Amino acid sequence: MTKTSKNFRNAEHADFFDQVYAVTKLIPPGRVTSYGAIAAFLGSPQAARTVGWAMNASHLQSGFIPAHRVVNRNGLLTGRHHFRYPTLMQELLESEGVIVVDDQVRDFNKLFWDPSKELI
DNA sequence: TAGCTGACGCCCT
DNA sequence: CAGGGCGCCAGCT
Repeated sequence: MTKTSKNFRNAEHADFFDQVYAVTKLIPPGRVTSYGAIAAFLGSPQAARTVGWAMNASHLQSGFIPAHRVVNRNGLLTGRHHFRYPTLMQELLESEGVIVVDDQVRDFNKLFWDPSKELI
């Protein structure tokens, strides 16, 4: 009410962050998606950035949020510096069978999991 | 209180 | 083809 429209912040609708976390939890192991894809699924295509911000705070959540399965639209591990240590994101992905070369997910198009298409 | 700044992505020069 | 601007939501100064 000060600036941005926080009007959807009511009991019926969960916070944008909560919705982001809910979707992120649904990403199957060994698959990846993008910040933008999650934002688009939630109806705010331009809020991709905010999804990244949510991931930044994901470790504060009670449950486990597989933030490592969210990369940028080119399959780049842009968020790796925000893990406990920089290579952890890649290690987590590789533990699920995802190959990462030069901070880039191999076969990104094949492994891409689009909530807008998978979550019907 | 107002403004800045992100783990982004699209559009415009 | 590359570089810059802007929207989006939330938190920090």
